Amino acid sequence: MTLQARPSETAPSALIAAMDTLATTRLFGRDEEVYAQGAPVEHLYRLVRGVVRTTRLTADGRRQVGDFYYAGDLLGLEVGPDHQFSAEALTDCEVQVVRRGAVRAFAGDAAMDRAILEGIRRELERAQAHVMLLGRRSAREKVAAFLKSMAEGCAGARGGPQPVEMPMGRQDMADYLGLTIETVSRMLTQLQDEAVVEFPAVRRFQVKKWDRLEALAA
Amino acid sequence: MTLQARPSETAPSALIAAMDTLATTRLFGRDEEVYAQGAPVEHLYRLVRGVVRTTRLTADGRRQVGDFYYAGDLLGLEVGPDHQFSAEALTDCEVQVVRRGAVRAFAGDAAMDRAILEGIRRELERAQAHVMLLGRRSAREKVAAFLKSMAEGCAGARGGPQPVEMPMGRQDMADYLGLTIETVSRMLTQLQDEAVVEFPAVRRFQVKKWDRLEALAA
DNA sequence: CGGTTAATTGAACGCATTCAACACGAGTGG
DNA sequence: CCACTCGTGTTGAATGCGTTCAATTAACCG
Repeated sequence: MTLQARPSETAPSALIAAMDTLATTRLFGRDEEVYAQGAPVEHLYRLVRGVVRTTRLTADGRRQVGDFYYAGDLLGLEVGPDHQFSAEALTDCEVQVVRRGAVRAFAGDAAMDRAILEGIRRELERAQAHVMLLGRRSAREKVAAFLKSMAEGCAGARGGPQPVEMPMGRQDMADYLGLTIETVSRMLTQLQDEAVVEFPAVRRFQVKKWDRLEALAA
Repeated sequence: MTLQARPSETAPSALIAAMDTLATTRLFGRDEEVYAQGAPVEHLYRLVRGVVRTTRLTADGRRQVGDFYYAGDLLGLEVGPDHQFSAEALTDCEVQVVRRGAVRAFAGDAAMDRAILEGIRRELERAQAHVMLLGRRSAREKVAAFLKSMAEGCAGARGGPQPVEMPMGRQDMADYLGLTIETVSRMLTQLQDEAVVEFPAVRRFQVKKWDRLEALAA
């Protein structure tokens, strides 16, 4: 019953070593902000414990969730001089924080570049998968794909009877998938009625028919 | 009346130099494939002339356009071992092609890493913008945002009376925006009826009310 | 227990899609 | 030059999916 969604995506070891030495560990409570949208990009963050979401607010108040981050993930790897997204703790979090310049001086420019490259690479993978998810899928498929990725991330949930924990609420799911909470809720009950998944609690589920789920998530 | 959408996004100079020396130039006709979805990532491409689109086909035949690339852009900067998207020439194209290993040997690993980093960085920017576009926008807003980005890319179309050329057809627009061609068409005529833009030809337009367009693209 | 927030469910609406017909333009051959 | 065709784009009408608004239920916490 771990909250680790992607099993063992460890950052490059040189960077980890540098961060373990240089970084200060900070704790964030639920819904606390790790960094703000629009703030200058100065630090590098590594999530040690807990779950973080990145969100972006448009001028007219609509919210888009960028992604969810789990223990081991690197945060704050954005491209421009300012953060395009803000990062907020979904659960209580433990985060290593370090100035970019510090780790650069410690680990060397080349190692730093390689580490950043690796991190950005993963960001790109996420973003591209997100585009595919948002582009041409029905609400049903979006929700199914979301559940599938949650279940895949949870180590050993594939065949085992252990349930998958969802750290995020319905609103976060909706804002990630580009849907309303009502639609998300309807699709979840629909999938449950068809016995594809089962929810013993609001934020805990178990995949019952993996093949059906995969077919839906396409 | 250039087809260059992003004005002067030149790749890192070290890489350009390497490619000018090492790359072989290839020509692609309209709708020819530069590389295929699923093919191993072996080469690096630089678009010298023309326009390229990247597309991804899902198992059930739905198509998502990843992005459009213009002269000066780097192509084939994908993350995994295989191409997630295929790249096709939208117009007749001139492309520099080089094996990744060759440029690595020529320019050095560090320079290569930095160049790749810069390229992936831009890919990430595009993908993130694409997510925002697909997530929580109406058809009207999507189309407006698309026209806006086209117009911004076309050098000096801002105030000038010169029209913007659109190299892609309606189907490509639709598959980029996650809409149907009919909806795209309807939104275009709608925007034209409101005199926000004007289409003297199917693939040529002029922005008439820039403030209205920007407000819509939000 | 109440009090509060989050999630579900219902009904009506509206936006985008679907299916179909039509218009337009470019290219070709009579 | 016109007729014909084919591909592409536009327009219309009807359907349906997801939203919106509203009410209800469930979960959480004092």
